[in-house]
Amino acid sequence: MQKVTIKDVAQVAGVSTQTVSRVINSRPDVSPSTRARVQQVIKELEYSPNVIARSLSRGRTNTFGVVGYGLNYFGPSNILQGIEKKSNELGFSLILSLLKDFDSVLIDDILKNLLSRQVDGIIWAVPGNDNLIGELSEKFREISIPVVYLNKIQTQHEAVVALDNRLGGRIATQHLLEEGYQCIGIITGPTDWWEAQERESGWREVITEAGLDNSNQVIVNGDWSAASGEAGLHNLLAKSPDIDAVFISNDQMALGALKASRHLGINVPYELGIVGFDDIPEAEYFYPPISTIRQNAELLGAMAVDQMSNMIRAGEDGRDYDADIIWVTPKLIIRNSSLR
Amino acid sequence: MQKVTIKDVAQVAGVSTQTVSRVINSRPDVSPSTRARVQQVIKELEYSPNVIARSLSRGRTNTFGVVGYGLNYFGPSNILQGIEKKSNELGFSLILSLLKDFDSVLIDDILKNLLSRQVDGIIWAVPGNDNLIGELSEKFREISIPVVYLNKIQTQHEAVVALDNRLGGRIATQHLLEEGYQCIGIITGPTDWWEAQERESGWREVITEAGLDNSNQVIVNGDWSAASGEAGLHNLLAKSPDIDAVFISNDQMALGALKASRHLGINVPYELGIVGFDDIPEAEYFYPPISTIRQNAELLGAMAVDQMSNMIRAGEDGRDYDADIIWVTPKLIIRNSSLR
DNA sequence: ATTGAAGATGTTACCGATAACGGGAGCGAT
DNA sequence: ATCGCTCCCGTTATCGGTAACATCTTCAAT
Repeated sequence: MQKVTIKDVAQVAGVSTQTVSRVINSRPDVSPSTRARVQQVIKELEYSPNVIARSLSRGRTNTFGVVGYGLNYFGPSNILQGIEKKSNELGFSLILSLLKDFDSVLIDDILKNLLSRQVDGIIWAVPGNDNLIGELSEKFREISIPVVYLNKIQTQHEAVVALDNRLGGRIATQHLLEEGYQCIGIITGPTDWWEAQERESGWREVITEAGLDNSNQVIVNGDWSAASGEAGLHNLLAKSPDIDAVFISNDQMALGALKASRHLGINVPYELGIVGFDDIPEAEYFYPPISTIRQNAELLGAMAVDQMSNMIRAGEDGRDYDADIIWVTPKLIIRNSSLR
Repeated sequence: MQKVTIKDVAQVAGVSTQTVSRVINSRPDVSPSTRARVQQVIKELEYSPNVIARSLSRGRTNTFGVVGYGLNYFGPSNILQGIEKKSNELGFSLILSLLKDFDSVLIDDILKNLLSRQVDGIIWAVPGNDNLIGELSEKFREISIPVVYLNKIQTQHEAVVALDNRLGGRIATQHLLEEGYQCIGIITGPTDWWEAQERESGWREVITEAGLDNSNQVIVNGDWSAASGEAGLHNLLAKSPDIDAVFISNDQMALGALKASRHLGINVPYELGIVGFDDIPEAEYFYPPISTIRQNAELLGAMAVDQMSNMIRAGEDGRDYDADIIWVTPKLIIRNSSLR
């Protein structure tokens, strides 16, 4: 246990606890000599304030609750890293909870726990999912602390930080078009994921603008896994043999599709152009290296924390903060899989 | 803020706060009728205890501090998932801190923060690194709460949960031997990483037992990255052209090596056998799919929590817990890259 | 000399819970 | 009837800080 308390310091320094408290919090109204003496004692006793006690009396914990999902994926784990780094810089600690599925009972438990731990704000770093979206806003309605969401559709006037997935889908598809591919299909993510929907929308917009086929004939749904990408490409080509390019909603599925194309004896990029999404570190080493849409996941996390911090400050000052959605722009990375 | 406190409940129910406290903590000495009434009020007011206040008075926070590193890698992020899941089951929350490098000042800050937040224990989920190992035990010596380490060499009598990396290296190499490869090199991880050292030791043991060449001629050091694996294989073959198999210390580097072998026109597995380490989800989809050593990272995390929980319980009962190292066994996954 | 403001410090109450202790009611045993 | 035990519940102190207010100097301004 942590033995030395503010009382010990006060006693040794011959002052009141309040004065010690003032020194700790570097408030102005302490004489230089007293301050120095107290600081000396603090150092000698190796005193460090009990944050729990401070939280109780201040009514602020300097803690964010972070709810995450799918840390084994590249995006989410990097977002978390971004969140942690920025929070740390701003002096906040993180209480981490992970969702294993989209079970609503569990979510209630998590939120209740975070609230009873008096976190100053909640960062909802769970990918947008249709099964969640409805009840989510309901659950959060009564929560009186700031909440920032990551990569979620903005239904109310919430604070959201999101990658512009639609734009990502657009530039991926645009690129394939510019490279001269004529019939561009898509392997999507799970249809109930917002990110998958948006990426598909981007693709659809460009395809439609170009007057190409955007029917279900050229669309296949995956589940983010490489296996589904492999199966997906087989299905896609079975449905539409004249497809000469695919926009694939993430790099893992693209990897699966590469395997399928090898199996089918289809040359990438000459017979089939491929663009993935995420730019996982391995993407550069696939065979062939794949073009993809890079998302700066760390930045996403950092911006979420920034926004949270603004909301908290606003709340303290009694101002109100007009939360809104902030878009992060993805970037096209061109490698061999789309260059013929 | 959370408005309703134990006092509100007490007042509405017409009892003392102590009685409410008894109900909350389901202690026996409350009459059934009173208990029911209090519970009713709790439900009506949607009361939920302030965990911060409880922590202060109980002297226990039901919180673990977790120090992690490299979440963008497969192993660490899965370990964290295992830790979170198990902790959650046991009713503990997690305060997460991430190391960005092995800077010792930062580590001090992190530990100080965790301690001042009165965590009940610290899980050190940072890969073992020679630069750390010395001062680490020094830093932790004075810490009076339980600490469990993951994947670290056991220098004192600490509680450690570790993958048997040496065994992993052994079975990988053994497998290559059994497949008839004659000259087996290695691409190691960074030499100051414990895991890299252990994997190399396993390889060395088997190679030596078989009477094969274990000199520096067949050893190249990588840094875990695919790029270093690619460069590594080039170097290795330049040094020892007659190498016909490589044990590569992780799958990313193996991926890089696959690229190099394609570049050199070397057929894997016929001319060159490859076994990686980790079994990242993509490994199955590499070209060719690689044999690798699977580590159950989630289990590692869960076992760390288990051990932590045991230590805490022991501490409460005044017993002392003889901490020791617990080994988790890796498993060989055979795919095409090592089958000729 | 008086007033007032600023500076430096201490006192008291309180944050929301729990531990420790106290005490009344009910009841069987002596 | 008294003792002693169990059951049930309340009172008080405390956890380690901080906010709010009070007090006492000191010193410049009137």
